[in-house]
Amino acid sequence: MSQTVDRALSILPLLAEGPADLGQVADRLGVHKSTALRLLRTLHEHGLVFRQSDQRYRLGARLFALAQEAVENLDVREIAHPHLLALNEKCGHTVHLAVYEEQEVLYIDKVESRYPVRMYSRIGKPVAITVAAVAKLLLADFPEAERRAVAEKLDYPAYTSRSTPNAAAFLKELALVREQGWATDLGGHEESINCVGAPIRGADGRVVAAMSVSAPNVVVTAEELLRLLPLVRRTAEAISREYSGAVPDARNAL
Amino acid sequence: MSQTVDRALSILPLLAEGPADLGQVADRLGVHKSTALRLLRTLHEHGLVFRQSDQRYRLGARLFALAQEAVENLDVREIAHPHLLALNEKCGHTVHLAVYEEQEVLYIDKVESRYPVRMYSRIGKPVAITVAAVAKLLLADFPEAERRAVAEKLDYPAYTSRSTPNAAAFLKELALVREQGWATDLGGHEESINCVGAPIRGADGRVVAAMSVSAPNVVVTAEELLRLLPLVRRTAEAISREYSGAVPDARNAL
DNA sequence: CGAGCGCGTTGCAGAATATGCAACGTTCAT
DNA sequence: ATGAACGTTGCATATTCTGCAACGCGCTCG
Repeated sequence: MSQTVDRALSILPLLAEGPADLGQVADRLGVHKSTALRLLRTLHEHGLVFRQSDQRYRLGARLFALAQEAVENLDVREIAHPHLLALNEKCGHTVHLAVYEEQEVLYIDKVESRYPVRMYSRIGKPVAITVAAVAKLLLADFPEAERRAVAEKLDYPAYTSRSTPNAAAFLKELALVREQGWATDLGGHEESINCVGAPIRGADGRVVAAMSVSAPNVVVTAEELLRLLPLVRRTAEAISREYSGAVPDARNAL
Repeated sequence: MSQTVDRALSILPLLAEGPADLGQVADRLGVHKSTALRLLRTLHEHGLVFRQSDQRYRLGARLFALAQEAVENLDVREIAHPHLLALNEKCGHTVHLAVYEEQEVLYIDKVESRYPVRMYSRIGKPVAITVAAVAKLLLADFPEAERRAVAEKLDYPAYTSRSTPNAAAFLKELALVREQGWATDLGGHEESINCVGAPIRGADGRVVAAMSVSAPNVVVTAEELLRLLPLVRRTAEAISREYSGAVPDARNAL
């Protein structure tokens, strides 16, 4: 829509391929050298482009700073909330959103079940980290060494007979979760409550949050709850997409 | 230099602070809404800006993709080389550049000593990982858990009486290196050779490479070599700056 | 239920802005 | 020393962007 800006922005992917000098930029843009120079200057003033010692242009630090700042100021909860509401509309059960922070997994959002029987949980409250589906999802994304380190430091309270008993079992479960891309908690925290969860990923593919649907046995059986898995995963993926900033569509030169 | 582009680019840091709607963007830019709309559209076409479900604008995925691609296509060696040459000019000793890759530390560049007595090393050759200054610098930047995991898997050959003897000593040394921001190897690999090294960091502060100056005892004593430390560190910092894409200068609106 | 408000969007005419040209200055290699 | 390659500048032209005003849409409030 705006030719000048369009041209200027076209320089960025071009430089992402590697450093280039003025002539190369001008050629690939199909404009006069002087035009390319002025565009590069403007990009330079904004720090998006940088001139290395051999005079060639490169993408600059501000680009990274921007990306970083944007990520920091991103609020998963804000983005996820409407999706969680929609999911709750469809299935009626309690929906949770959780993140990992300072050795803990915390609920940061919750949509209450529309059934009379509700489960106990509170936003801001640490999750039972060894059994909760959301905790497994968040920890499963850690690099192997950290996973081991964390698993060994944890306590393994026997909430129920199905709670994760020890570090070895936990690590095995994490490996499974990591591979399949979703997690469950079948009566591991409270005998009568089951959960299915899926991860929410950032633009770099790393897990930034996890969501789950929970319901007591008296409302739906574990099998029925598992049937919601595709829906849960699709919701998580929708949130991931929006959180990451959508898909980059086909680029057309010039 | 180019008003239109200037305005368009000014939108980016603005959105980095958090999502904003058309009116807010127009206000903060000091332009008419229709102008802001067209600029945002152009940014949108390039994927730098994204429209979330509540209609507000946010920084888009392409920004992250660009930053990532730029990093991948960055060649530390290419950027570092002139600096290494300059350092060699000043001190005359052998200068090394190394990176960590696949469980190994590899020399990727070297400027030979101008003294007749040279040390043996070859570009592409794995470094003695438990003793070399560059190896310590690279590993010291790892998160604690990974550091432990790596340290425990290593062998600790006794090249000399001053070689790192075991994992515990190595981890202690890494902690020191991490804190002080530089490293040495005083006769740990070959009895008569000393090194001082400093880390090269990317825009995010993480260590991407390490450089060192090495010299045999017969040319300079360890004390004399250590006197070069400030010079080595300054060189490493200069490379870091250029590798990161320079400093973002003060922003002036409009 | 209807009016009013806020917000995003479009077409248009005027004017500011970007463009290409040609010429100059430097640096580097021959 | 000479030439080529590259980045850089001033300027006149016209292309491109801008602001305005009006429209459409969805919401809220009366």
